Amino acid sequence: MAVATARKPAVPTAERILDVAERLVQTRGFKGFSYADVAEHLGITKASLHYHFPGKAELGEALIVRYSARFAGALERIDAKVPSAGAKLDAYVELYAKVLRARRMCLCGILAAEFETLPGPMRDAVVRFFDDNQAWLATVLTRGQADGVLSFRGTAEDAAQSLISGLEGAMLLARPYADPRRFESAARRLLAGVVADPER
Amino acid sequence: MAVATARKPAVPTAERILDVAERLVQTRGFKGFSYADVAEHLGITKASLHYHFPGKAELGEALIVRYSARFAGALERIDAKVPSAGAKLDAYVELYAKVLRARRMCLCGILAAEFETLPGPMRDAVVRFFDDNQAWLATVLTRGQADGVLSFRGTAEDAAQSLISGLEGAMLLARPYADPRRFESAARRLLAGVVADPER
DNA sequence: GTCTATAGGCAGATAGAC
DNA sequence: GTCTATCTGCCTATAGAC
Repeated sequence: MAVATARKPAVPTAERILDVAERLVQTRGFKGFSYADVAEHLGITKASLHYHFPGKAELGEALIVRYSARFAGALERIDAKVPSAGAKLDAYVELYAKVLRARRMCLCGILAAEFETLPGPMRDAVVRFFDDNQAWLATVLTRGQADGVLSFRGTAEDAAQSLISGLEGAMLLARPYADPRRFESAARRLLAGVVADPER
Repeated sequence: MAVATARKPAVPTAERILDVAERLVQTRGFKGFSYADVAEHLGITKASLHYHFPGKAELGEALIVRYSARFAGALERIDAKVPSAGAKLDAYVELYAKVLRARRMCLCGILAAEFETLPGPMRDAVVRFFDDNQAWLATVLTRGQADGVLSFRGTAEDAAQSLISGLEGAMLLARPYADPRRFESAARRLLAGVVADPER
């Protein structure tokens, strides 16, 4: 129970570290930020960071785990609130668009580009993120197809993969052009590719 | 005219440096390789590299310029040899597939992920690469549409952007899974999205 | 939990001999 | 053109006081 005089720091240090590191990775990549960067932004020392996360590899893994959990939560909320398959896909795309509007790349998308240089545990966590997304999308696509509101060729898993890679690619290229419309335009086209044609 | 006894080194040192650096960037990213890496692979010293390319920024720019020129040459050859718009698109996708089969990412795709940390001249060169690709694709799409073999909604420029980002995203995600089929499957779906439906 | 201080390594880069 | 030698800076990481 919350007491009136209770005052824990609004956000624990470990979380604040993750917040700053997450932003830096999403904008500059995993090799593009340092403990010194994070420390400076938080007004603490590098040594303190090592207390919360022993090494950069552990910090990186924690970033992906938290990001994936937050994403999974968002997908659950979509499932709970949005009934139709088409609207679920719209909401899914909006998750990406929101990241891009913050001028960030998808965390796991940018880490996919650096995949070769990542520590093993980080690699595994990145792949899990995409597997989870694919599974969720495949379910939505399958139900949408059964309901007749969605239409696509091949397996739902296949179509889900294409959607994810299409969205990640659209984010990747939107940033150099600093133009979110580049993403939105590509996203609309991707969605149009799985929506059942009403003229048929 | 070539003389029988003439023997320049088969490949000039600067080219060999670019060859090694290109492979390293395409697999590990621009921040993922060092002058020491390149020097070791070539059996020369770091200092020698600085003779050919004063700094990493100049080396990086030279990489993109050469890569773009080679790509432009490939597009010219496609234009010269391949008549139909559909086959041109197939040949275009094959350019990407070939890179991926060498277990590399598109040079400018991986640099797009690192865009924020790149020197200005490298950024400009990356954007030019994508602009050139978009222009070529838009021309192919426009002619294909006029000929009735291709069909897509919106502008050709828009569709070209979507194709490029779709292909880049498919490469990006194929590598963590070490599975070229992931790329091929997504590429087929992208092409199917612009091919005129014969049933219409 | 946070600090100061520092270790140890590797990065990009330069000077100057050959 | 290539070398040796060296510089400077930043990186990750640790020891140990408070």
